[in-house]
This record gives sequence, structure tokens and C-alpha cells, in this order.
Amino acid sequence: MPRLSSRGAATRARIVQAATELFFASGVAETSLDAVLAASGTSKSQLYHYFGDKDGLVLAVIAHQTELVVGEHERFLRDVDSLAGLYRWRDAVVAEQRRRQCVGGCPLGALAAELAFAPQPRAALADSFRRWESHLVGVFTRMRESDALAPEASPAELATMVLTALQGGLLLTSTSRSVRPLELALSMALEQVAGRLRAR
Amino acid sequence: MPRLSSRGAATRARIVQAATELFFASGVAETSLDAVLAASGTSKSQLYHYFGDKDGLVLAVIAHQTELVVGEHERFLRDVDSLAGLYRWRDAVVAEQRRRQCVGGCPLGALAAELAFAPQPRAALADSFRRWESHLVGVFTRMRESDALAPEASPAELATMVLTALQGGLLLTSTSRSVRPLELALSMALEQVAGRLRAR
DNA sequence: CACCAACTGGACCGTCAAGTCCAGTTTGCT
DNA sequence: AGCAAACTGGACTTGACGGTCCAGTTGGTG
Repeated sequence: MPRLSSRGAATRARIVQAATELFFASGVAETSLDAVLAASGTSKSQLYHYFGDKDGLVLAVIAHQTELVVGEHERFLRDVDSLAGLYRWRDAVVAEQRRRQCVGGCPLGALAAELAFAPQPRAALADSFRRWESHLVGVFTRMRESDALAPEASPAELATMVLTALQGGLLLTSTSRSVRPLELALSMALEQVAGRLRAR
Repeated sequence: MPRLSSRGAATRARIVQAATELFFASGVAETSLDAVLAASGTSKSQLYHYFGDKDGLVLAVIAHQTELVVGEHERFLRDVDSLAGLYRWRDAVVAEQRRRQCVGGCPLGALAAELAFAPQPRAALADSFRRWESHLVGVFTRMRESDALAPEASPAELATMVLTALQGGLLLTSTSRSVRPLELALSMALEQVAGRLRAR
């Protein structure tokens, strides 16, 4: 890998940006490299210069999409340390999905479904989900340390439950074009958390 | 649509069968019609004779996959009318996923993710999920009628919660190659049900 | 300012995809 | 038996795809 000049970095970023949007809107297999080039205003040689081949681009897009999605949740969850904060997070997630009229689910979830059998991308996405989960684990750890959560509650288990609810909710919401499944799924998960609050 | 002779029906079925397997293993976009023909031992003209084009085949595969997946759950859930029965169902789902070593998630979920932006397939899949949900609704309705469930519990809401948990659990299980997310998601959903049992 | 690596444009290639076409065979019906 | 509809095989067309190549430009560093 050669080191990037600032111009090179900008070109690379434009390609990744365009590919990220197209992959989300049409899927990886349905998106041609020519479409990526047209959308980013670059040429074949540039794409191959930076990514080697389509697989390389796919991995770069996974990394970028992870940054976007997980990054946003991290910013929101960073200083959540209460059930009330989690409910605000749920409301924000639902509102965002409503805003886009339930079109399209979770970008990472879509990639995970499409690339379930491709070893490298699958491993990369497993990592993304682990990172995502870790921010939820952070919330529950803080809640336990502040004695909001019962000491026997498992932050890791709660985090997994919330993330599965989120993914399942987004899938059904996108398919049915109604935010209801997402609302119900997240409410269910948070009720689970509520049931593990320290008895008082 | 011409009416089918028994030979025609068999040919049609062989094509759908092969396409169903290939679409699941590699995705719709990644699967060529030639591959379907090779796997089913048929020819171009037969495929176009029965399905018109690839989109037609996709819809037929959705219908067939729905029959397989929803049909299997229907058979299991048909005479479930208790929380214990639901736990047995959960155990069966988890065992099945373990049996296939967590490779690949829900066939319908994968199609829904890949075809989220394709109007016709998306609508067909929304229907499939509704059918799936309806069998869960049946379980909860029976439980409420037999007074196992509190009268204010909503069968429809519980069904949606269970289905989202199942879908999210399968996605993360397939991505992480561990049955843990699926176990946790379904346990969470059933605990939700348990919390709505009639107080005694 | 000179040099070399980083970068770029776009023509080009081989392959394989979806879809068309038609001549020929089988099937069910009368 | 005979006829029309259902069915089949596979050659063929057209175009788009991923990927290669190379000649040329830009830009940072000594």
C-alpha cells in the first residue's frame, strides 16, 4: 500500500462514499463498478489503484458504513446511563426510521444478510456488530455500577438482546413499511432491562 | 397462463427448487439463470416458458420459500397453546440453527434484506411475514382464550415481538457464527410473554 | 528544479449475463 | 388417428460486467 497524498485520500473517499450509497440502495451484487465511477466522477484506474478489486471496495465500504452507523449510535449512547436515556435512544431510532418512511433497513444488517456466505466480509461485519454491542454494554455497565441495575444482570446479554431486537425490528419495519415492528421490538427489549432494575 | 400438464408441473417445480437453493446460498443477484438451469437440468426456453423472466422466477421462489419456512413453523405452532409449548418451539429453532452450524440466517429474511427496494418482491415478502405472524397470533389467541394469558395482552403485539426477535436473532447468529444471539433473543421474547400470563 | 512515486483517463479485452428465437417433440382431447 | 396446445433443446444476439493496460499528469521532497 502506497501512502496517500491528500488528493489521493480525497479521491478514495469519493469512491467509498458513492459505493456506500449505491450498495445500500441496490445491494452489492446489483451495483456495477461503472455506476460507482459515474457517481463519484472517477475512472477505472483510480478504483483499481485504491482497492485492487471489487472485494477490496466492499471491505472499505463495510468499514465506512460501520463508521457511519456505529459512530452515530456511539455518540448517542456515550453518556446514556439510565433507562430513561435508553428510551430516548429508542425514540430517536424510531423517529429516524419514520423520517425515511421505513424505506430500507439497517445498512449493516443488509450487508450482513447479502454477504452471509462471504468469509471476509462476514468476519468484518461480525466485528462491526461487536463494536456496536460494546457501546450498549457500556450503557449497562454504567447502570450497574451506579446501582441502577441489579448486580446479577448481565450487560453483555442485555446488549445482545437490544441489538437483536433492533435488527429484527428494522428488517420487519422496512419490509412492512410500518414503524410498528421496530417500536415493539425496542420496547420489548427495554422492558427486559426494566425488569432487571435494582429492586427498591 | 396456459394450464400445466403433469410433466410441465414437474419441470416447473424442479426449476423453482433449484433456484430456491441457489438464491439462498448466493443471493438473487449473484445467481445466474444458467446456474439454475444447470442445477435443475432444464433449458432456457423452459425457464422462460414458465416464468417469463427472472423477476417472475424470483416471485415464484418467494412463494416456494414461504411455503417451506412458514409451513414448517405452522406445523409446529398449530397446536401450541402454552408457554411451555413456546419454549419447545424456541428450542427446536435454536437446535435447527445449531445443526447447520449457524451458516445462513432466515431464507425469507435474507430475501427481504436483498429485495428491500424492489416493490413487488417486497410486497410479497411482507405478506409472507404476515402469514408467519398469524400463526403466532393463533398461539396467543388460544392462550388468552384458555385464560393462560391476561385478557389485556395483545396477541398481535406479542406475535410481532416474537417474530422480530427471531429475525434479529437469526441475523446476528449467522453473522457471528454463534447460536447465542438467537437463544437470547427468543428467550427475551418469551419472557415478555411470561410477564403477561394471567396472575394467579 | 529535478526526480520519482502517486495519481489519473479512458480505450480495450474476454467473459458471461439476460433474454430471443425457432424447429422439433410430447401430451391430452375428440 | 389427428390436431392443437403444451412443452423442450439449444443456438444465437446483445450488451454489460469486472478487470487490464499504458501513456500521461501531478505533486511532494531533496
